[in-house]
Amino acid sequence: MKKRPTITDVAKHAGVSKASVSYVLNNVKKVSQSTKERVLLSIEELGYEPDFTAVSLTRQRSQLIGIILPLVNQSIASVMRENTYYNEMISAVEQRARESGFDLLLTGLSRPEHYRTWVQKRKLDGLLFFGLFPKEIYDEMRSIDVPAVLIDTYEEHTDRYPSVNIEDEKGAYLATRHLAELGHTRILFTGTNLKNPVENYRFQGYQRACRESGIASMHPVETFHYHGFKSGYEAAEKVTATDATAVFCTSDIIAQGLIRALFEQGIRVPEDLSVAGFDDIHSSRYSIPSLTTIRQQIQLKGDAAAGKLLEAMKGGSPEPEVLDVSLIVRESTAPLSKGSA
Amino acid sequence: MKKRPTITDVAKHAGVSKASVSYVLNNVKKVSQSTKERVLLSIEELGYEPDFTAVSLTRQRSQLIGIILPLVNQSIASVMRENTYYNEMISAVEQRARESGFDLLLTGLSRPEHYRTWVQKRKLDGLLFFGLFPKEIYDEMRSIDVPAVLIDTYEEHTDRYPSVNIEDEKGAYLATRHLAELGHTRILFTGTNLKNPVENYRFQGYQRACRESGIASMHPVETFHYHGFKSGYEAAEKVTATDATAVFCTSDIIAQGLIRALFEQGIRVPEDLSVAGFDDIHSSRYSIPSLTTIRQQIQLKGDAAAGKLLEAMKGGSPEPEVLDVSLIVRESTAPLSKGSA
DNA sequence: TTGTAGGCGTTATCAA
DNA sequence: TTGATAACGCCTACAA
Repeated sequence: MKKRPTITDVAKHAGVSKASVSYVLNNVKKVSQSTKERVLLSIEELGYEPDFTAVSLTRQRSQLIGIILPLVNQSIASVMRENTYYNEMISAVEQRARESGFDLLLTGLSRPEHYRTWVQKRKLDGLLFFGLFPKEIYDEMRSIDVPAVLIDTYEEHTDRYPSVNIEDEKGAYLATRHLAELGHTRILFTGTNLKNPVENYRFQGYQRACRESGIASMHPVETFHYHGFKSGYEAAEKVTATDATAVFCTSDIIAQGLIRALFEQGIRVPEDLSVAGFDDIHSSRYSIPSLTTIRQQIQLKGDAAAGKLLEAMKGGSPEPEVLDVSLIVRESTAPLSKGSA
Repeated sequence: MKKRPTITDVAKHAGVSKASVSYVLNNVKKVSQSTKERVLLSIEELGYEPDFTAVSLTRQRSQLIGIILPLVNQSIASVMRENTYYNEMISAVEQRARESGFDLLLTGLSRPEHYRTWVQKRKLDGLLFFGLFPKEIYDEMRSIDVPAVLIDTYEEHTDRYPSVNIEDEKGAYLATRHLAELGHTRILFTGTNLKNPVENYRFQGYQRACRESGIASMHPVETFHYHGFKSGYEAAEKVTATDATAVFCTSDIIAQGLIRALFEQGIRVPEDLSVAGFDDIHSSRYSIPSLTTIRQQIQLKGDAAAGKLLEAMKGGSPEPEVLDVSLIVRESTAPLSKGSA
């Protein structure tokens, strides 16, 4: 394998100095038209491409964007292997990043105190946080002031870092109201953990809808697992122990797991129990029954996050963004029927 | 933000030369116990961590592993957002890589001719190919001899690069035989494209099972799409146009899409039509009906691929590996009944 | 065993 | 407008 040409080769070939080549490369400074042409020609002829590792060293930046995913059991597996929510977002980010000349570094770091050095060692240009992390991590990041964008994160971090969120409260409100309008008066809220602000807002939306509909909120079911099938599957027990005729789940994947468990118990959805989800991940249109859910435009969200990060990396101060959501009615919800549980 | 310490700082702090620090860092050469201790102490005190970009430049390698995903419509989205097959594997790879001090670079490159420079610019240490790519890409990679491991790839590339595959032929055979044993005599094969060796082997397995069962193979249905719900959903038309009473699909995601389409047409699975899939992705245990399928241990596959790559990067020559598969019988297949289509 | 110095490929400073 | 040349942070002969 012949070595690839360096800037020195180009300089020689064009009969100019390395500096000049660098100038035209980064079109900085004025370069005479003639040398510029000569340099460009040499670059073309030699098939030269700048070496990122060298550029990284001098520029102190890497053209790399780090994606921070939640770790469950020392692995991002739980988060990637069932719920395509993250994957849909990552793919959107990847495309946007690639178009702008950035590559994506994927990781779930194990220990918070490692983040900082990781970012520094790699000289990451920007970070995308998918979800909420321990507070100390944000502090670490701030101390090395690396641009970052937070997705699905509320709290005080947001006013320091740009964020992309959705109308969580509204989404849950819409779903719950939909169920109420179908005649349900015993509507259950099922989530993973109300300590998470995202879910908490959704719970508030649920409560508001109940209030406005003149029905009583029920004690929420929390699974204390991540958003996966199993979480919903195992929640079934708690769900069936109530007299609810309708359930709002804070994610589609939980809803799907729940529906599966109900199916095994002979409880029909929606005939016996209506179930609504949240996210509108891809599979929800294809599941049986297809899922009534709150659509958040996941790809748009990823794209927006990537866009804001690119802007922040250029020195801008992008505004936080809150994307709208909408109710998608499919097969998993139905009017309250006489025979309901 | 205070600058992070460099090797020079450590050297000063310890009262030795940069070289000595480097020596203990890479424990190369003999270093006296005393200086070694002093250096380690300084490293500890200063919280020093080597800068990867600098190391990359001198060592000519990056501690980075590139993941090459198929691009559909200029995006890896299609491949990541529905079928968790890839995601399950990526997460396994990520964990293994992280444990060994490597980070993952995620990408779907648009143009084959870009791969080479991409790998070189980033000084990637190794590549993981998920699926089959245009031949020219392998040639490019060979020309810069970067270690790589191919997943789900047959053909002559395999004898140059280590590969991880599964018993594709056997898997399809098992599934088809299962359907035949249930009494089905009109069994349909549905895949995306028989030109892909993986699918072709599966077709051969299908044919063998038919032969051994004394039933006629049917003309295969090809969707000519990637493995997604839509692919299966749209295949329904072709499927129902036949007199098949059972269908073997080359992926779970296709099977799920197909089942959904059948559901909409009032065709019950498995009562009216048995459907078997391939992969055993996570959702297949939770779908309704749950899917009879061929299990490939996806995480194991990813882990094996990562392991081989790590070995190859150390200069080893890992053997190709073919993982076993097994039949998982669930709800989507049933004995042929009188009333079947 | 330890230190000096050159090099990795670019960018950036400063003269010329 | 251009060209030396010194960083950037680390590794590694080669010397000492």
